[in-house]
Formats: sequence, C-alpha cells, structure tokens
Amino acid sequence: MHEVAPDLIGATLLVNGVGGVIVEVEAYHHTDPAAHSFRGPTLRNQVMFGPPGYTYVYRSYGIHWCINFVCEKAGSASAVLIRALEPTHGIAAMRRRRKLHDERSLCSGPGKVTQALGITHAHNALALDAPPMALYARASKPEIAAGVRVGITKAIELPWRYGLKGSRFLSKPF
DNA sequence: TAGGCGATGGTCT
DNA sequence: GACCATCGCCTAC
Repeated sequence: MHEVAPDLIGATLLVNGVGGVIVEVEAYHHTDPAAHSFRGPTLRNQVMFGPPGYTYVYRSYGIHWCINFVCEKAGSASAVLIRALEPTHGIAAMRRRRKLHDERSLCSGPGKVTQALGITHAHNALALDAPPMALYARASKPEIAAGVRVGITKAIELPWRYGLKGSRFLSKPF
C-alpha cells in the first residue's frame, strides 16, 4: 500500500470522462486505528476486504462523500483516500456541480472531489478499469511530498499523506 | 488571513 | 446516543 499510494500521485482519474490528475492521497489499512477497516469487516466497509482495484465510497460527516481505492492483495483491507485532483477533463461540468468559478477550489479536498465528479454511494464497489470509472497511469514520476494525515483523531502521527510537491491544487500545503 | 463552529446522517456501541 | 478520513460561512484581527 505504501508503494501504491505515492504511485497514484500523477495518475489521471476520470468518472464519466470528468476528472483530472491525482495530486493528494492518504493511505489506510487494517492495523491502523484511523482506518474504517480497523475493527474488521462490516456492511459498510466490506469492499475493503475484497480484491484490489475497486472503489470504496462512504459518507463523511453526514454531508459529503469520500472515495477510496482498495489496494494491495485481497484481505489486507488497505485503501487509499483520494483527497485532491488537478482538474483537467470536463472542467465546465465540475464548475456546474460545484457552483464555483475558482478552478483551484474545484477538487482541493476529498468531499470536493466527489462533488465535482458526481460520485455518490452508487459508485461504491465499482471496478476502476470499467465504465464509468477510468484510471490512467502517469507518464513520468513526479516529485512526491509526504506528511501527516488530515482530519483524523487516531494515529495522527503516521506520515501517510502523499502529495504532488508544489501543486496549487492540494487541500492544504505540506 | 486565520481560526471557530454549525450542518447533517450513516454506522457502530 | 456518540462518533466522525469535511466544507464553507462567519467573525476577529
């Protein structure tokens, strides 16, 4: 997982042709008290205990949706939270959904990403390589920044947040 | 420009 | 009944 997470930085994520380049992610797995999978499988998180390459979508604070990629081998219950994108595809559609003109704020946070891409619980447990999802590997290796994760109350010291160094589209600087 | 806080609902204890 | 991997508005400086 700690190889997958930084490798996702620079990859392109599209949902129905709308999306952009991933510039910020966080890693979680089942030995990590901050992870949803820490207490074992439940109705909500069961997709994380399945095979890699699938989406895990959950509701955050009763208001927002957040999207994760399940990774590593089946049963390890690790996932990578997509926190920010650099918008490149379907910017007009994202602006419409976000009711926003500032391109920099379109996808600079996990709740914003799902709103801009139109992701809801209907997108839970979907394969990343089949419509409406699409994930494209980056062309070259970018400079990666690492830091502590954002917005959690447990295991806050683990430096499992990864980002594209110097990007203008991060949820917050490293 | 930075920090406080209310909204809001699924999930787990 | 409490917790929470957030956002955006409001205020104070």
